[in-house]
Formats: sequence, C-alpha cells, structure tokens
Amino acid sequence: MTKKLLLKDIAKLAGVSEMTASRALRGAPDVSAKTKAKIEEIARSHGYVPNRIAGSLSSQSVNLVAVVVPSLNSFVFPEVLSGISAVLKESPLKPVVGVSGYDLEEEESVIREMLSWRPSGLIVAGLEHTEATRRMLQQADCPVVEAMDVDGDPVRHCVGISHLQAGREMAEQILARGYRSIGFIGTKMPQDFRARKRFDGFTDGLAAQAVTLADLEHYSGESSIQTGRQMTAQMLSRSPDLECIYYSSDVMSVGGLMHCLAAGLSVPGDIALAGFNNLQILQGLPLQLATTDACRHEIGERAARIILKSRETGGAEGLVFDRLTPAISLGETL
Amino acid sequence: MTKKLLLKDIAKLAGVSEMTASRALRGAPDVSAKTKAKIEEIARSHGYVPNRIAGSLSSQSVNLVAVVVPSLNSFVFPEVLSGISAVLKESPLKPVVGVSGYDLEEEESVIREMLSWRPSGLIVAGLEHTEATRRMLQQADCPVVEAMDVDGDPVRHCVGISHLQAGREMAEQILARGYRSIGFIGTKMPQDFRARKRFDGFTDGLAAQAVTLADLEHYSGESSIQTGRQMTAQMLSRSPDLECIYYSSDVMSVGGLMHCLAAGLSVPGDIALAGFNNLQILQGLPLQLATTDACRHEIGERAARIILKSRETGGAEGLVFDRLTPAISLGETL
DNA sequence: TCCGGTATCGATAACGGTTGCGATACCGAT
DNA sequence: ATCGGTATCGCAACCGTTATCGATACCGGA
Repeated sequence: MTKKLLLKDIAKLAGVSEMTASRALRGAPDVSAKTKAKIEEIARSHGYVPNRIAGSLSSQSVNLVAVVVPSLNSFVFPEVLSGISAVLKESPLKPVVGVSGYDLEEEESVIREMLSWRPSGLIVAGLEHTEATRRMLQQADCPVVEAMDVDGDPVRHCVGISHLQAGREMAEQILARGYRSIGFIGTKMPQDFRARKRFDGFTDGLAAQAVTLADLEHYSGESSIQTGRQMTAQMLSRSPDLECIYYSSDVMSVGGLMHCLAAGLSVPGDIALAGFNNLQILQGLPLQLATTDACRHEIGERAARIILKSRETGGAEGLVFDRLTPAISLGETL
Repeated sequence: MTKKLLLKDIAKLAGVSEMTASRALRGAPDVSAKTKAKIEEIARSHGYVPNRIAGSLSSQSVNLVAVVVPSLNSFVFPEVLSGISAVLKESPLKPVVGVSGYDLEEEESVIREMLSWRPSGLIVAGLEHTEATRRMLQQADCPVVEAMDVDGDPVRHCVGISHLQAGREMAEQILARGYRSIGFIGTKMPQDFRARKRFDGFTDGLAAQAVTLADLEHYSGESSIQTGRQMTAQMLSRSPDLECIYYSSDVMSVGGLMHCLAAGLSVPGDIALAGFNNLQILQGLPLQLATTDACRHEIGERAARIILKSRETGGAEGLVFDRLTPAISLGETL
C-alpha cells in the first residue's frame, strides 16, 4: 500500500533513464547484461509491476485474445478454452474470457467491451449474432474466428462441426438399428442455436426414412442430470411404447440412464438412449452412452492457431473455413 | 476493416470537439441532449468502439475485477464465478478470469499479469501463495480478497469456509453412524491445499476417537467419475472389509457409487460413501450422496461485495474476515 | 593516432483518450 | 441595455509507457 511505483522511480533508483529501465524489464535488446541485472533486481525487490495500460497504448499492441462463450457451467466451453490456452501457451498471447449467457444482446455488449480493449484476436462461439455484432466483427482490426458451428454464414474465419449433420447422422444410426418409435428431449433455450440445429438435423434424418418423432419435450433452464432424469420419467410414462430417446446433451442422457436404472428398465432392451458432446462424465457410468464427439478441444486449438497464423501473416492469408467431422460412438445404449 | 476510427474522427463528423464527443459517448454531463443524440448516432452508424486502453490510462480507472482460480474444468470454480458476476452485474465492474492450474508459480505470473492491468479489485482462490505473490497482494492499490478458504493467514480480506473443519465434521458424522473401518480417496495434487486440509481435518476427526484410516489412496490428474470408480474398485478389492469411504470430491464419490452399482454392492449397507462440494451432478443419481456444501456461489457473492464496498469507502473500512459454515447433507449413503 | 563500426544509452514525441478549468452562449431579471 | 447565473463547449496538459532516432563510449585495425 505504499506510494504508486512508476517506471521513472525504478529508473531513478537504478541511475538510468526510463528508456533503459523499460528495455531491461521487457527483455528488449540494447541493454548490457550488467545494467539489466541491476534494474531487474531493483524492480523485483520493490515489487514493481509495470503498467500495461500505458505500455499497450504506447506500443499499440495488446497480447490478449478475447474469447466469448455462452456459459462456463456447461462442461463444454471450458474444454474449448483449454484447447485455446494450450495453443496460446507457446505464444505471448493470453486468452481472456467473456460470458454471453446464451443471449445475443448480452453477447453484443460483451464483444463491444472486449473489442474496446483492442485485443490481438477474437474467438466467439457460434455464427448467430445481432446485426451490430456482425458489423463489429467485420470492422475489428484483429483476426476474428467464429467457432463450434459451421452451419451458417461466418463473418470471417470459422472452425467447427455441423450440428445439422450430427443430428442427422444420429438419426440414421438409430434408424439403422431398427428403432422406429423415437423421442427427443431438448432445451427450450431459444438462443442455443446449435442444439436447435441438432434437433432439425435429427428430424430431417428421420423424415428421410418417413419416420416422425413419437414424442418431444423441451425443458427450460440449464441441462442437468436431474432434469434429464425427470424429463425421461415423464416422457416414458406418457409414451410407454417409446424405443429410443435422443437428447440434446450428454448431461441429459445421463439423467435418462439414471431414471432407467432406478426404474429397473434395461438399456437398450427396454429403451435406447443417445446424447451429444462426448463429455467426460460419460466415462465411468454403468453403461457407455451413445454420443457424438463435439471436438471441443480441437476446435479450441484450431481457432487459436488461426489467430496466431493470421497475426504472423498480417491477415493477408485469406479466410479459413474449417469443418471438422465429429465421430459418433454408439456405446452400449443403442 | 476500414481505417482505424478514432474519437477525433467522430468529433469531426459531428462537428464538435473531441471533448464533447467524449462526454457524449460516456454519458457524462454538460452535453445538450441534441448534440449527444447526434454524436451517438454517428458513432453507432460508423461502428466506432472507443479505445478503453487510452481511456483507462487517462482516467486512471479500470472497471475490471481480476479473478484468479486454479481451474475452470472442475465444476466448482465456475459457480464461484457466477456468484461474483451476479453481484458485479449491478455495478460498472466486470470480472476477468485467470487460471493458475493449481500451480503457485503459475499463479504468481497470472496475478502479476492481471495486476499489470491495474484492476479495481482482485479475488484469488486460496490462502497459499509464493512470497512474491504475497508481496504483490500487499502492494496492490486495489482491494484484494482471498476466497474459498479460511484456514491460514490472509494477506488482506478473506471469505470462505474451513476445510479442516469440513473434514473433521464429516469424520464425526461417519463415526457417529458406527463406521470404524474407513478409507480415504483423495487427489495427489500437492497444491490442492483445500483438499489436503479436508484430509487432515478428517484424520484428526478420526483420531479424536482413536480411529485410524483403514486404507488410503491418492490419485493424480483431475478428479473424474471414471477415476473415482477405478480407485474405489481398487481399494475395495484390496480392503474388502471397508465400511465407508470419504472422497476429496463429489465427482469421485459419484464414481464410487457407480462402481457399487456395477458390482452389485448395496450402499450404504455394504459400503458407505461421502464426498465434498455438493455439486449439481449429485442431483438425479439413484442415491443421494452424502456431502458437504462448499458455499461456492455465496463465497463468490461475498467476495464481490467486499470489492464493491471497499471501493465505495476508499478501502478505509478495515479488513473483512468472513467465515461461512458449510452444511453437511447426509443423503442416503451414510 | 585516427577512423569506422558496434554496443549501449537517453531525449523527445507519440499512443488515444480524459481531467480541469476557462471560454462562450443564452436566459431572465433588473 | 446590462448583469449575473447556468448550460454547453473547447483548449491544454497529462496519464505511464514505448518507438524512433540521435548521442556517446568503446573497440580493433590501419
């Protein structure tokens, strides 16, 4: 809580100019090893922390990458983040996270806030934005990546998987195994566009073989095991003839499995189950649940690499459109 | 991707001085409603995003609160974060997250990095830091809160629960139910100090009634259902007479429960289980697992309130030491 | 001894806003 | 018409650091 310590103070203490002190502390060249050591020692012992606000303004560079995701509770985005961090670790860049809460208006204000710090890059989940957000993404003088989804019209770079296709493929797999009476349990959240696309892809896939959903339920609030269990119980009591349920998230399908365990239903004998994401929590359960891997870590890695490369080349590299193919794992519940 | 847009450009377009434009866009007084509207319209239509780096340097104020946590994957810290966000939402402050990866050296560098942005406050998980970190926390000219834990010597403000006590109380509850052959499964992570304290408290609690651990296992890597299941299987095959297992995390105890389900063991008849955290994933399982609530959301809220209050009063308020009492819920597995 | 070249350092001018205070315009009251 | 007061605006200095470029010191070779 002592007086504010400035570079000028350190310089004075070391008997050098501000410039030399600045260079020494940044590891810039043109400083002799001796004076550098001296300056570092003084700075360290006095607990000097350089003011990066001033530094960034002056150098016109901010070594931060803005990452905007809908939520941090949902198991899925932290893993995208860890992919990003892993790649950025080898560079001077650091990720900074913003949370939009599955709300496009909030997303707009979060992105505006982040861009006002002039980051070196921006990674945002999803392709759906307000018009004002799209304008900002276009105008931004840093690389911009829209991640996780490829079904839509990206403003600039894009990495992700097709959720439409993921839904469709799961439908095909389910039909291929002979199930015909099929239910769907998904989020009501109007702005979870990727869940919506999986739903659309799924019903498309069914329709292609002239099958329509036997039952359908939407829940509000975040996905949870608890909710999955309740919804499943509800749906099965309403539609006892159901042969298979597809959930918009693994968390929900785990809940479904829990209901079946409690109700003494055999899976997939009495009822087949499938989810989406291939979350970590699927490991270690009594049964290996069917799911589609969402490539979360890899999407994060690739998004970060796009930022890095675009920085090197000065953005003259052309736009990346990177569509990953998610792998279905059938597990033991189909 | 047009030319960089500066305040001066907006001012020119609106036919006013930079100052007036600045005031208008910040909602500062001394601007007529008419000119303000005009300036805002021009800024909006051109997609102008003010440069907060320059603004913050000039105004000597950054409306950010740095939050440093060990991990974002672990279910527990996102909830602390949501508590912080909820409280900060009513203020101009925004949280910025840094991840230390359960590594004090990394924590030091993350904190240094965050402080270099001169935030309005700093919230960090845990009381254990390197000496250099402690110096920085002392020196920082913003309020600092150490959160989640109260067993130790806080540098400034502090909110949390006693993990020593949480472990001890769980030991008492377990003993009170007559269990005597007790195992513990915990993380090997040397720098997960809170898990360590729960372990110490737990063995203390047992020792107080002359009981010693019948078996003990430490795993490395992050906690997961999978690991919990494997460790439990391992321990039970090694110590078949075990009556109860205490885990350092709910995620692990869920894995234990899964093993018991798969192995046809009755819980708590054959083996009793207890975890820690009261995580959301406990809801919806076949059995309600015993656990201790870690007050994550509330800790976040209180930490944020300390920052807010300390800002109002200019830090002249005296240090807060806020010890919450975690509630044990015995569930159906003890 | 003198010279060119390199290593090391410092003075100055930004960087893009905001604070503080002074200037101007406009109003009703005298 | 003059005046005091308020609403509105602009000028200049400054925030703390870094880029740029010029200055100085030092070295080996001619």
